Amino acid sequence: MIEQILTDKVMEAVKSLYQLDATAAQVQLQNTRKEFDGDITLVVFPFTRASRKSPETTAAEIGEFLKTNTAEVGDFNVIKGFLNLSIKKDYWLSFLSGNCNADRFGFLEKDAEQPIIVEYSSPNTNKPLHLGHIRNNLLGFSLSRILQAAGKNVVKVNLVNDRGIHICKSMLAWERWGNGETPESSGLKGDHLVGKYYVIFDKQYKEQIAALVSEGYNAEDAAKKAPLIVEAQQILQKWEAGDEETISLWKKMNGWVYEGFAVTYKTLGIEFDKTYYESQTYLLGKELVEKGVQQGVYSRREDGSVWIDLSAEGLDEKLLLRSDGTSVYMTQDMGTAMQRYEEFSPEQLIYVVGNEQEYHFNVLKVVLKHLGCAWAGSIYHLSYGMVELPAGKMKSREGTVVDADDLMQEMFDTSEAMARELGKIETFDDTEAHKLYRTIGLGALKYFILKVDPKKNMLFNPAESVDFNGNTGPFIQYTYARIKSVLRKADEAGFGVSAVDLNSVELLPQEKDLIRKVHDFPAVVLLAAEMHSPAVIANYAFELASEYNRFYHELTILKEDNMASRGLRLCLSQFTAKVIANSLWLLGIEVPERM
RNA sequence: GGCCUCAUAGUUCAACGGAUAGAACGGAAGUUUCCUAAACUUUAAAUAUAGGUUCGAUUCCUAUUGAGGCUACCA
Repeated sequence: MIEQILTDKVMEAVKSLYQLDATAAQVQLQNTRKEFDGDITLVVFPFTRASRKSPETTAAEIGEFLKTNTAEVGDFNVIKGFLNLSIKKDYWLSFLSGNCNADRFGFLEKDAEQPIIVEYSSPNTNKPLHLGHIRNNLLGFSLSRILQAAGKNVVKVNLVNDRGIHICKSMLAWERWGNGETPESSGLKGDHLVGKYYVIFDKQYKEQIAALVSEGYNAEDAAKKAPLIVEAQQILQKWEAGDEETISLWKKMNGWVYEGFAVTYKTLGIEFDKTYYESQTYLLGKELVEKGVQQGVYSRREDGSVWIDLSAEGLDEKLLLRSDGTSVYMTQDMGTAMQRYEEFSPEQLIYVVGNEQEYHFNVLKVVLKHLGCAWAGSIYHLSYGMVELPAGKMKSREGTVVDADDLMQEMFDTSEAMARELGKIETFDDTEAHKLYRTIGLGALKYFILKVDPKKNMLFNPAESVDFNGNTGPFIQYTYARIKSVLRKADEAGFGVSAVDLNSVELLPQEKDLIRKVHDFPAVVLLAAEMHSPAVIANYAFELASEYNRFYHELTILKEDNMASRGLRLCLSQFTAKVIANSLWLLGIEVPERM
């Protein structure tokens, strides 16, 4: 890539001109702004100290050096401290003809055996997935693909929270009010059925609390004393004691939930390499805590509970083991992290978890560090913000959550209505049309969520997301489909996508811009991987599609009578289509061959 | 109270410390009915406030204001 060549040359230039050993980071290259001449701009301010000359002079000297010593640099101009370099047409054209048939353009071959573990999804088994989980799942899955494309060996893991008081609540409510209802008998998806009883529990529980409060209890005591919660806790104790009946009900209901989740995951198009269950990991970590106590880095109180004082790190005191010797969330996470370290010795351990747990992960890292685990530094919490709706905030207790299955169905319906209205599906048979709705609806949903910087809270507007215009998934998919259509027509007309004849072809400024855009793709993938952000890819994909749309049309391509020029345009179209498809693949979005 | 994150056009989003802060949707004005398209062109419109750091700040630091989150022997 040209950036690498220039970086090396610039370092050579400042060495030769000013005896400065510059680092690659000091060489700041950026795309030249449209209003100036040139393709790539070097910011020369970092070198003025060594040159002891004005920015303009320094830039001119470096520019002269590059022009004489770099084959690719055709010319240069200087504006203030910015050195604008023009890259020769030949470079762009040979890049284009050399890569336009490479299917995996922009993707690096696997360069490391040491894996990166990405944990995401991690659902509770007491209720169906909702919009917040969708952001989690999309981020985790997309990030995994981006890291893969950047040459990493990625292991996608899911840690299912299948035990605890929450599932006991559903179990209790089902036993009491369920009348043996099953997914088959009710026609409900398993996870929805179990979620229904979780809601019933919550409602009844609230009523009990209210009753107790009216009898004079304060709210806190009432919440602890309500018979339902006491019973649920008894069920949890029975579960921990291995009571057969309890375990059997637990297995049955979790089984329903897994069937339901499998459907949701499949529809959403995400998958895992490995699934862990907390029922099998929740005891891990205790021996780590004991070890810490012996080493004197954690302290045991009189009541037997174990704590760590992190006030030196700006955090609080944190409980690691309860007085009755049972573990807490932190204990488990210490254990599972250690387990993964031992199993994979990963380069990085990424947790895709909402930002409300930032504190938890900060503590986790510090606690492990105190224990002497140097690898604690490889833990990365990909923290993401909440998803809000135009209607307002989602609160699971107030029933304003958006269910994942319902939302996806709504997206499919909307995309169908949209496609019908635009008359897009007249030539499609039912199966094709059905598939198209799903591709578009899902593309809209995924793109809308992934285009936003993960760390920011975001607002999800379903209607806006399926728009065929604007910064949306369907717009990009549509651009892809149109390019494919042009290529088909060209093929029918016998034009073909031939190699570009470098000597005779003229390159319009817009065409060069488009080539540059495509040329940037590999760098964009690396940046996205480094920043752990699919949003980088999403925004790039939109820019590329816009760039193509702004200038290229079927008419300009097919009605061009200059053979070389038409060949160039077809070649560039094909290349653009591939890069769009690759970008969308990184986001987990499918491309339709026609729409 | 303490800690963390965020704050950019009317709205939803961009901008490794770099040039005149980009788009999209929606406004306004105009040209069109030719491509798989109500499209195209033009236009108005924003860095919460006050300081600081430096060649240069939306970006880094400090304070203030506002929004959200965390601050459980829940997970």
